[in-house]
Order: sequence, then structure tokens, then C-alpha cells
Amino acid sequence: MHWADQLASRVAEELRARGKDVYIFNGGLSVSGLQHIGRLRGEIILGEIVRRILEKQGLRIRQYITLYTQDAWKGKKPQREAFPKGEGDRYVGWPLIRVPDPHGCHNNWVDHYWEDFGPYIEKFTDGRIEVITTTEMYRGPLKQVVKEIMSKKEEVRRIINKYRARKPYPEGWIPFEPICAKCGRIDTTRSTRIVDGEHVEYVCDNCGHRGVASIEEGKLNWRLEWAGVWKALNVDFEPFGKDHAAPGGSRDSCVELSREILGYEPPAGQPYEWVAIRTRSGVSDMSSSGFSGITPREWLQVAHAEILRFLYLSTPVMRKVVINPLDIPQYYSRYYRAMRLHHKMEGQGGEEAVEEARSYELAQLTDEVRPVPEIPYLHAALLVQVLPRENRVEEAVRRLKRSGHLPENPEPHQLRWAETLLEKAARWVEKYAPPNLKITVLDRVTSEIAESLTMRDRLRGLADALERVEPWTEEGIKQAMIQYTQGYTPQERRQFYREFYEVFLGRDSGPRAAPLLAVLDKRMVVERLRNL
RNA sequence: GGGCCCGUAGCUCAGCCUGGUAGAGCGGCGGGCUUUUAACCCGUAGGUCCCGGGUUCGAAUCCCGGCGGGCCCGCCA
Repeated sequence: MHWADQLASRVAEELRARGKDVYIFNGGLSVSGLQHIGRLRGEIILGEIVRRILEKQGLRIRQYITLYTQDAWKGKKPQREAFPKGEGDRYVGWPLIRVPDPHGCHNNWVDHYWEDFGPYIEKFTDGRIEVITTTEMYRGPLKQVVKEIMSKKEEVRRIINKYRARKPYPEGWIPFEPICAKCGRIDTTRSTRIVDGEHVEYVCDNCGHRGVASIEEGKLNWRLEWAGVWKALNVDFEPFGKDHAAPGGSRDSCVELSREILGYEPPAGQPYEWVAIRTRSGVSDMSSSGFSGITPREWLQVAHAEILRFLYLSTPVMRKVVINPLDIPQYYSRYYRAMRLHHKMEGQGGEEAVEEARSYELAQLTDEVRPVPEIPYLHAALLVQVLPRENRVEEAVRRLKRSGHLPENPEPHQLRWAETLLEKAARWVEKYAPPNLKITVLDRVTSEIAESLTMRDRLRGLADALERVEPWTEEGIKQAMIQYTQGYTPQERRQFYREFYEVFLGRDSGPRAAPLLAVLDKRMVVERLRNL
């Protein structure tokens, strides 16, 4: 059985025990910097998949993604480097939502880095995910929870101190951290007295300021905040990264505090592994505050959302996914294979095939599962490179019909797939493709190349042979070229092809000659050879 | 100190949950094309399933103990 189905049935069991009409799913993100596609995995797509499986079984579910916008900006080196020179230093410890946009185009740090992520959530899911920030929650549903926690502060302290035996909090400790009115930090303040239900006195260890703050202007201690969010939103299921999963970690302490202090049964959970990226320098986990990884916007430039979903679905949740942009053509091959398995276009292959097919099915953005044309990614990459830039997508589509990759009268979704694939492949060639996959058809033969030719007559003669090819298909061209070069010695043939590639691509090798010529215009090919 | 993941064909990995004569993709090699080759198609993989014990008629698969690699938490963020 697919891991997603197993997870869904386990979650379903736990949900039924909670007995509600509408269940709440949640995920959490701290917008500390680059919002990479790894964050889609556990906090968004995982929940969405489980939700959709369970909705099909008749459960009613609302899904949120909570942004931890009150968290302190830690001022890690890559974060600081987003600002000009030393400007970032003064924001260290500020709530993320108050840190200015280093590029000046948005209201603040959060808005800026959310730009390449937030609007794309709906392109990677069914779109039914609501965004909420802790900043708003402290002014709304979390406020009551904060009051409740503060009213039981000694009991809270007793529990939390079990997790920090070496450095217990002292008597009177208040688990609320206000924003310092003077220096702006949220990570250096200590509440010293509860004034009334809604205000605390505090002292800032950074600047020494003493003041009174509203409980809307601060945050709960990290060991409590998550539990507070559960209760405030009535969360019933929430996955969490492996960093929260360690025994004695935040999940453990929040489970206990939720039950003991808040009287709230903690949600069902599921730990998940992170996503890494392979670059020239090696493999490393994608990191928000480290600014490592690619954003959803960048992913969509070079690949469909379904491909990423498929990668996540075909990897067990507790296993690391390593994304290598150079492997995107292969990801498509795997996706197409799974598609064939799902649509029974390929013979059964046992349990593994069944799960691949299921991964494909769950990778879809809607419940409609329609096969797309199996256009190899590298083929698309070749096409867009050899066609003239203007109208190249339209022309490429014509070629795809001719080569049988697309039906003569494609359905709208088939056509859309082809067009978007061509655009993405073109972008991939620019951004990621290794040099040997990059080709350009020369506008004209430079004099330098023309002068270097030693087989000019033979190349000219090829023009006549090719002119007779009708229709202009790969097969016909192939036959003509084999015939034309029949009497050549291996060395001559080698040289002939070298010069052939020089004439068209300005380099001594390239894609196989026949497919290359087939996608080029016949008249152009004949004329270029004839005029050498 | 605690926990997680991984260790199976050159590479990436599936198979382990529900034990029953070792799999896929890619690369490579061969062929389609006496030929350049990187599209596409077809064919081709014999690897101590990390090591050692145990359970079993039978273990890559379950249990215990190691070794190696990666990562998280360590009660400050």
C-alpha cells in the first residue's frame, strides 16, 4: 500500500476518535529567508494529499498554513548579506514581520520572501489552503490561549523545566516574550510581572529597557507556542520536520503542555525528512535562512508542479529527497512511466508498479486524471534550440505533431502540456543544461568556418541528395544520408560529419544528423549546403 | 548523551511493513543506421543484497549486536 494511503488511514482513525464535523489540518513555516520547494513537501503538499484522500472518504477538512511571523530574525550571515553593508545588524532579534525588506519593494522581510512562494501554493496543490500568520493570531484566537497559559505559569514552568534540567527557569518565570519598545528585539526580553490579563511588565537584557507590553506584541516561549497554535486553531493533524521529532524536542513538550495545561488533545502528527539540492559543489539541505535551494517560482520555470509532487510522493516521508536540476529530464521519464502504469498502458509489474501508479495519481492537481502526451524532455529541449526564436512554440508544436509526439488534433490539455513543456525546457537549457546539450543553429556560415572546410564539394553535393527527399522526414533524410556517404572510408565519413556540424551548429558534433535536419527547414538546409 | 535515515548491479535507488529461487531507471556496451551521435526505439546488468550472530524448512526481507555514511535534537535560539 502506498505510504500516503497508510498515513491517511492512520490519520483517519485518529480523527474519528476526535469526532468533529470539520477537521483542521495545519502546517507551519518561519519566513526566515528563501522560501524553497522543500517547504512545500511536509507543511503543504503532505497535508493536502492526506486531506484529499480523506475528503474522498467523506470527511470535511480545512487546511491552514501558519506563518511564524513573530519569530526573531536571527541575523545569520546569509540573512545579513541580504542588506547593504552593515545595515542588517540593527535588525537582529526583531520579529520577522518588522524587519524591513532589504530590497525595498515590499512592506517587510516576510512579504518580500513570501513573494516567490505564497502565490504559488495554489499551483502546486488544489488551492484549498488558507494562510494565517502568528502576528494576526496573537491579536485574535491566540490571545485567549496566552492568557490561559499565563494564568497557569507555575504549572507550565514545572513541565518545561523537566525538559531543561540543567538550566531550569526560576520561580515566577512568565512564558511570554514581548517586543522591546526601545530596541525592537523579541529575543532578549523577559516578562517580570503580569499587570493584568492583557499586559506584562518586562525588562530587555539587550538594552536594559523596562516597560509594559500588550500580549498582542510579543510571542509565547517556543516550547509553548506550537501548542498554543493547536488550541487556537483547533488543529487535528499537523506534520512536522525531523528537527521537531527528536525525543524531548518541541513536539514532545508541546504534546505534554497541550494536554496538561491547555486541556487540548494534541493533533495527529507525522514527522518528515527534508529536501536537499545537488549543485556543482555537492548535496546540501535546502535552507531558508541559509538561502539555499530553489523557490516554487523557479521550479515552475523549468518543470511542471506534478513532477515535484510525484517526486515527493514516490519517496517515503522519512527519506530525504535530493533534487538535482540536471536530472529534470529523468524525472519526466519516471513520471511518464508511472503514467503509463496508471493508465494500464503498460503491463502490470507487481506492488512497486502499483505504488508508482498511485504516486502519479496523487501527483495530479485535480481529481481528473488525464494522460498527457509523452514528449521526452530532452526532445523538447532540442526542438526549442533549433527552431527560430519567433513563434518557436507554435512551430515546435507542428513538429511534434509531425513526429507523432502529439496527435494531429490534440485536446486542449494535451496542447497545453506540450506548450508549457517546450517553454520550460527552453528555460532549463538556459539555466541548467550542461554545455554539451546546448546548441544553436547558426544564422549563417561564418567566413571562418567556410574557409576551414576541406570537404566543401561533398557538402554541396549533399544539397542535391537532400533536395530529392520528399517528404522531409527523419527517415527519408536518414536514408538519403546513408546512401550519400556510402563509399566513404570511416575517416572520411568522420570528417564529413564534423564539417556538417560546423556548417549548421558551428561545432564539430551535435545531435544525430537526421533528427536535427528533420526539425530544420528543408529549403534553408539545401540552400546553406549549396552556397558553401 | 538521545533519536532518525541510509548502506542491494558503475551511478541513483525499488524490493524489507505482509520471509519463499535477486529488480528498475540512468550510464556503459551492442544493435536499429558496415557511418558522427548526445534525440528516439530494441537488446544487454550476474551484484559477498555492509559485517557477525539469532529465529525459521527457508532471510536482502524478522530479532539482537557491530561497522560505515548522512542528518536532527542536546533542554540558549
